[in-house]
Amino acid sequence: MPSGPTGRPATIYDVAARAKLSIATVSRVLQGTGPVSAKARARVDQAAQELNYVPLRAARSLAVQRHEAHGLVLPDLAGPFYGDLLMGYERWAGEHGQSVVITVTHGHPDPRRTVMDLAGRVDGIVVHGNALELPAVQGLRKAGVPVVLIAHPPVTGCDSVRSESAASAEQLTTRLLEHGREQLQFVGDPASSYDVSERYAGFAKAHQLRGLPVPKPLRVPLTEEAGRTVAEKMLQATTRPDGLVCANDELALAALVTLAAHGVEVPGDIVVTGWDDVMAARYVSPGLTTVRQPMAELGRVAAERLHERVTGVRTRARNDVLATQLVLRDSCGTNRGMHAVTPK
Amino acid sequence: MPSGPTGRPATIYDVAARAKLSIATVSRVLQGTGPVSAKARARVDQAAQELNYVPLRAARSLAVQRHEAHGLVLPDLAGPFYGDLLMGYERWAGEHGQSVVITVTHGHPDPRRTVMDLAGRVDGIVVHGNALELPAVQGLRKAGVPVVLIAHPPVTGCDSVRSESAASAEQLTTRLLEHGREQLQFVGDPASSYDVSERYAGFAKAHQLRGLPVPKPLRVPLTEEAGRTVAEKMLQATTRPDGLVCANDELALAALVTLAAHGVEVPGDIVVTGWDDVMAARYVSPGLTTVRQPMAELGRVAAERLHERVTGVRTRARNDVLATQLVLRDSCGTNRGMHAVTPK
DNA sequence: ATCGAAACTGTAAGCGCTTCCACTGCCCCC
DNA sequence: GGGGGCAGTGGAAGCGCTTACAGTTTCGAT
Repeated sequence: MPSGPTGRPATIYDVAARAKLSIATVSRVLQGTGPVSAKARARVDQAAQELNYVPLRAARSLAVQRHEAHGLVLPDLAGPFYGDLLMGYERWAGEHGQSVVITVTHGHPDPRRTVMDLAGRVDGIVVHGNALELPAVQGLRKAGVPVVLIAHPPVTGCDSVRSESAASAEQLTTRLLEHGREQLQFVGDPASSYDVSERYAGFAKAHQLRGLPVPKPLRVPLTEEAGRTVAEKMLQATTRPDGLVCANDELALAALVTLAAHGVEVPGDIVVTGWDDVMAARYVSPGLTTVRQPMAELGRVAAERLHERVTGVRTRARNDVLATQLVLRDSCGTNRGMHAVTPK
Repeated sequence: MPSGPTGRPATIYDVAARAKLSIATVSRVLQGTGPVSAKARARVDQAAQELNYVPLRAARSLAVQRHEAHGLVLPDLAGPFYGDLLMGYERWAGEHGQSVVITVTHGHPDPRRTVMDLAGRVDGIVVHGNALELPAVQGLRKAGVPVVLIAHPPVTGCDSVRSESAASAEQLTTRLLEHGREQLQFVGDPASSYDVSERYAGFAKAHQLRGLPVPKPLRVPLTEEAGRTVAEKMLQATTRPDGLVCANDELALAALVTLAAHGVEVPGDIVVTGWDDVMAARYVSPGLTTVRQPMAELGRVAAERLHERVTGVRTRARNDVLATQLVLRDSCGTNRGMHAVTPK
């Protein structure tokens, strides 16, 4: 079944022999390079077809000194975002003839071994900020690997792509304050990622600009469980904030339903906002006000930047910041009439 | 920055020269094969370190005649779904030293070019049933590529891994019928995928076993939009089913909220069930009864099967079927006490 | 001392592909 | 009718790594 005269997969030599041509000509036909007669082309195509010939990419990579592949290092794949990111990435890469090799760090932020192995089989690497420690990234740079960072503050020698966070967070916070909220609580640990720190920064700035004291963040992980716990603690406390600005939707959703289940009115007694616009945000009631990031676009741009680096069409570092979109729903209590954005 | 005396990345020759040893010894140190003196090991490690040496995988692949990489072909990456699958896959693969190269077909089910290119850079390929047409799969087999199918009926020469569907669907349907529903409607096109056809088969069987006529399926795509449309049509119809067995959660959620928004009681007037247990299923009210598939496990098993094939430790085809889990919530109206139940 | 085995190291032959260079005809133009 | 150009083709040299195989040391045992 494997084909090839010897039982092993057919090589370019087998094709050449069968077509009664040299391997040089076979290569030219298959790659569409150089001048080849129609006759030769036909013979090669047929021979390749008959032998089920599949060129060995490793051999080509070795010869052309390029892998035509991108590496992508992600922290995780849970939730819809990374899927969307990956999708945007893969689409662009595929359209430009680049394979994508993916590695997930699963909370192990310095998998030297794995990442170096990756580096050996791709032309460049895109790293999500939450996936790798800085030293690991610098290690890649030192090895001469082009690197693009996603959701990470700029690093010299690397490109970066992220979505705008601080301004959106500020805008959202300001809106809540202007609608009479006076005791907002930021939920989520700013130290857990660059994105979250930016969101908190925007939250803080909104307070500062209005001369208000900046509330300390509630440093919890960005999980549903934490959201539930936070809400339960609040239910028992004597004093309670009148608004929760959560670092992501998981946190917000869990807090929202936990509060509601115990008779707290949302948005009446307390408003809740999230970040990411996951599907559940529009199915919960009240609908969750949140901020949507262009994940697929983030992936697409990252792929493009890396390719520019790999091909050398650009050498100056570039830092892209993509716009986010505030999605107003009922949980923030400021959504009178028209939604600023089409939900879904 | 690239390292290497020439400015290009360092090769094994550079390391050997620097360590004053032969490339053979360097290779042995780096791969941990063969006997090497402690002195040599130290010299090599240091030289490699100083040169930021990263072995070129293509050269190794060529020499060892193996890529140590798996290909994964998915139809899409939207939703939480494929992300979990990919995560389970990548985790197993990573732990076993295999890289994962991913390709998404985006509704183009016979991307010969792309898939053959993939075949040239991996040791075997896992294909999700919705991603590729049968001929494309057979093409891979003819080229001698080990293939594992996910969510696809068995094909000779390929292994397959899927989750159980028919029995769960039958169980779910039976439950609804036993609780007095008499006019169930299956929503979703059984022709759209093997999984869905199985779900409909279970739905049908439940009716047959009770001597009831089998309702025809409502052949719509598995999207939120379709769910909304279906619900809107029902609102206008003079006669209406008293239960919707939807092929996935998107469909079910959209239908559920659309009906509810127009005053139809769920589960009072009509019950609704989905499939997949997406996050929104537990945030919508009433909670959506659905069936959970072990996506990560599906990925893990697929990776393992492929590896067995690649390494040749198993040659007989194997077809795995993984258990699903019925998740009862309020939308089906039969939920006394909210328990998750494991079918058979 | 001597020998043999064991431990270590080096030489060189590939792995399958691309591509530079040289070569052969052939057509066209002066 | 002879030269210049060019389309088409083949020969052969790598690309960077692994791995027989052969060679060199180093020992411990005789």
